Amino acid sequence: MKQPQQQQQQQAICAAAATTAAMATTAAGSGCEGEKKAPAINSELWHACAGPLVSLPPAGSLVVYFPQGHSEQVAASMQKDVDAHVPSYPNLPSKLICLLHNVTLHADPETDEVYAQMTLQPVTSYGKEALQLSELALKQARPQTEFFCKTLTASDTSTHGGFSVPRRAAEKIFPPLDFTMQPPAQELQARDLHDNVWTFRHIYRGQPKRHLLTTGWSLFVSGKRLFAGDSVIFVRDEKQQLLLGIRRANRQPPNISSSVLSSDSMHIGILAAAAHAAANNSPFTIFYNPRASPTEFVIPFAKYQKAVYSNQISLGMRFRMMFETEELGTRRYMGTITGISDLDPVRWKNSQWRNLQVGWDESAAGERRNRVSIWEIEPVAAPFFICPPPFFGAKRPRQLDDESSEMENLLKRAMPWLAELPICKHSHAVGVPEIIEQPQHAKYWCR
Amino acid sequence: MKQPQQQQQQQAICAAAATTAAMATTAAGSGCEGEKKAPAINSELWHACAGPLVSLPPAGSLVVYFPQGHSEQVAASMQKDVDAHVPSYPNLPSKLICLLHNVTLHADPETDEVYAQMTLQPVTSYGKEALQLSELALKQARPQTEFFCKTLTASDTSTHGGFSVPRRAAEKIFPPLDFTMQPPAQELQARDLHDNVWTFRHIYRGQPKRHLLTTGWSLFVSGKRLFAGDSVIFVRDEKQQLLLGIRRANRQPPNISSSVLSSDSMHIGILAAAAHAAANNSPFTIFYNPRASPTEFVIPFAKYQKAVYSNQISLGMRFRMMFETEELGTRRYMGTITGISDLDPVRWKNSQWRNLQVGWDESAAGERRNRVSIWEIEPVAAPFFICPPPFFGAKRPRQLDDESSEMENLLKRAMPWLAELPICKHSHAVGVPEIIEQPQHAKYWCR
DNA sequence: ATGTTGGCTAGAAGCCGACAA
DNA sequence: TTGTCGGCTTCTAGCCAACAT
Repeated sequence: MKQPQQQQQQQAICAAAATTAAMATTAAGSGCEGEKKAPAINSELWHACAGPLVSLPPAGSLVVYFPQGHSEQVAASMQKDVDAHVPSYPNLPSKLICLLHNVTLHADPETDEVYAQMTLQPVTSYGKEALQLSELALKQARPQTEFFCKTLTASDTSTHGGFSVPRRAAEKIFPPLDFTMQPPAQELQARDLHDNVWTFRHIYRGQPKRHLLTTGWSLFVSGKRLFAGDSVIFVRDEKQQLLLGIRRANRQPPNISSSVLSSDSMHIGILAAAAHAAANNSPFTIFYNPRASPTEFVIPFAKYQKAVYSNQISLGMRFRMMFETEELGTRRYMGTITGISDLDPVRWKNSQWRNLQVGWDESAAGERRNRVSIWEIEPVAAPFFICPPPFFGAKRPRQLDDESSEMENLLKRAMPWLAELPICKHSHAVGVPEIIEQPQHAKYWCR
Repeated sequence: MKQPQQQQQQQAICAAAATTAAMATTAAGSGCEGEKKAPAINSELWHACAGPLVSLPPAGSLVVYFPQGHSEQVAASMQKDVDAHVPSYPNLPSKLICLLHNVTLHADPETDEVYAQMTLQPVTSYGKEALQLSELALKQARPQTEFFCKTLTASDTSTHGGFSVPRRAAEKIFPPLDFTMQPPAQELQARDLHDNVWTFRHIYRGQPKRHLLTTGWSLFVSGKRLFAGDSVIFVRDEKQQLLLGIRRANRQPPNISSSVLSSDSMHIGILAAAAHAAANNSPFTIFYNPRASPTEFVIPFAKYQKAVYSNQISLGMRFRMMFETEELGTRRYMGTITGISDLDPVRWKNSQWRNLQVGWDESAAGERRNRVSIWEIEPVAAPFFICPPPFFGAKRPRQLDDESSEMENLLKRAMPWLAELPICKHSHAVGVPEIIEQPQHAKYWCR
């Protein structure tokens, strides 16, 4: 009920200090230092908001950094392609092997947009631990969090009423109601990425009965400026505490223009910073914005290495690739390699960044990228037992996506040796419980 | 009444196109091109919002660009000083003589923050026209606009009521009311920087009588997210149309962090872009944000030249300098040069950027910068007739600031030869009407 | 001259089950 | 199972002059 007030006040206090500091000579922002340092963002919530495909390499591990991908993130943020004015940096290789010194999670205070800050240092040799850490990142499945995600309807966001909670979601995530009450109701408290607490009345009523969030809900909607089509994510953490995140629909251009830096300067800044770091083996800092960036551009070294040395790439080769569904699920699409060529033959010759041209089996081709990198795909020319037919999932199309990661864990517990075969780790087979009892069926799955 | 709706819809339409485009391969933002191009921002309103001290050199003119100042703008925006990681660019001089190809005015669609985009091209020789244009910029006083600026009170921004219009402001700017009505009232329409029209009920009522904006006002306050301490600016243009701008109080760090680019990369981007342009005499693009930037860093060449060649700088020298007051007025403060030294002796040796250390006569010294550049100050060792005593304005302290530019024009019409002495152009004398009839009084003004 | 407050009222916000889909 | 709607209630937004500075 009182959240916005509290936020207002904090801002006002900070403002007074900043006004004085801004007029002072060179001290840049010393006034608000205390307020500024982020309150250690909850990792589970951050990842829930970032999406199921986003995984950050652990600090201390060895990674591969692709300036091209970084540049694409800027281009996507600015809604502007790389301009001819941007010089090429011939001394900057298309990939840098780096030690990842530091990873910190962030969320934009205005929009709740999640992003990560990484400190990278180019290296020419590396310790065994760093390499092992990067392998660890591959094998170690993120401990699955209990959460639900719902895309807001017109009714959810209108001022006419509250939020209709999907039945399964309420039962899975919220504390159980006391059904002896008439009607059953309780007060829920949930923390957002900035550690603000939002309070809701959770009630089970109506005919037929349903779970609703009423009092407090509209303050959240207006406070976060949510609209129909945006999504909310409720997470229950290990301490049974509720966390609350948002994901905005892919509407408006994120930062239509920056008012600080031209997009040319941004591109140059990225390239020059990387080139300078590469030349001196000195650390540099980047931001990775998983929702703005089309593709991850800091890859665990082990993932890169295994993809490059294990995957035999050839024209016409079939592969699978993971995509995110609505409601934070994952699913795979089948595709075929139709070409191998440089994405930008002028600036980035012989780069492995998205050098595979691909076509997709399912028709809505315009929706998927027509260029990918080798570490993004899973070849289907894998051991026979792991190779289902392309439309295997048709029998139960609705549930397949949501349960895939759950099933993946199940599978791994049943067949731990699978984890040793990263090529196959993401196979469709994980959606198929029968494989565990009847692996001999596998022979029917390949053609 | 309906403004927010209309904006919502436009956003939604744009969103649908952007979603498709974003998924497409390389086309960055082709979907929204139509919507994106700004609707030619009104120059009078832009300047009113930018403040009385901001003047943009005209396109085609010769300017001096200072990378240090540009860097300071980024530092101020990011609330972060230049880091040691940022390499120095020994080949980038501390100032670049440039041709200013293009100046476009912008306003942030979210915050209405004003900024300008400039395309600069370093030159080694220049035509006479470009030089003359830069001189023109000095002499040509901006045609004074009729406006008023009011800092919002708690009552103005509360939901309890409307906006209390200062009597003089209403009489000067708004169309006259029909006082035969009981009560006198009318509907006002005003356009903001994005050409959105806001409608207000203007009524003259109460005991004692006063001007108020009622219906429509709270929509404006919430739509622009204004708080007590922020200011509104009403401008009446030549066509008697009302324009409406805002100025936020100097509270929160503007962009506390960018989520796209580290501040290091931004600094590097600026320097590398300038260095690349300087090396190739190729054009580059910068953003100038007058509210975020402590100091202008693109200076008309003529202004720079005259300051450097006319002003005899010495330790202990007395000078005046313009500052902005609240409510968009100007006033001068007296100061003394206390030192001459490089601001950053490592990165920018022998730079003229803010190489003068200064002290200020009036006590609240912390509020004013302790380093300035030579083109920002007016030496008081000027021709005698233009040198009033420091506290001359005491006789009419309240009106002095508001009317200074008006009086300046008056003065110039009376004594056009004054315009040929840019050193003295900003003298306090302009606030003194008596000079026109009785210039012989000048002898009393110097000590 | 103008900022703030109490009183009043119209209209929006918001809780409820009905009724689809 | 859950999205939207009409009905009803509550409370805030917002107009007014009184009063204070």
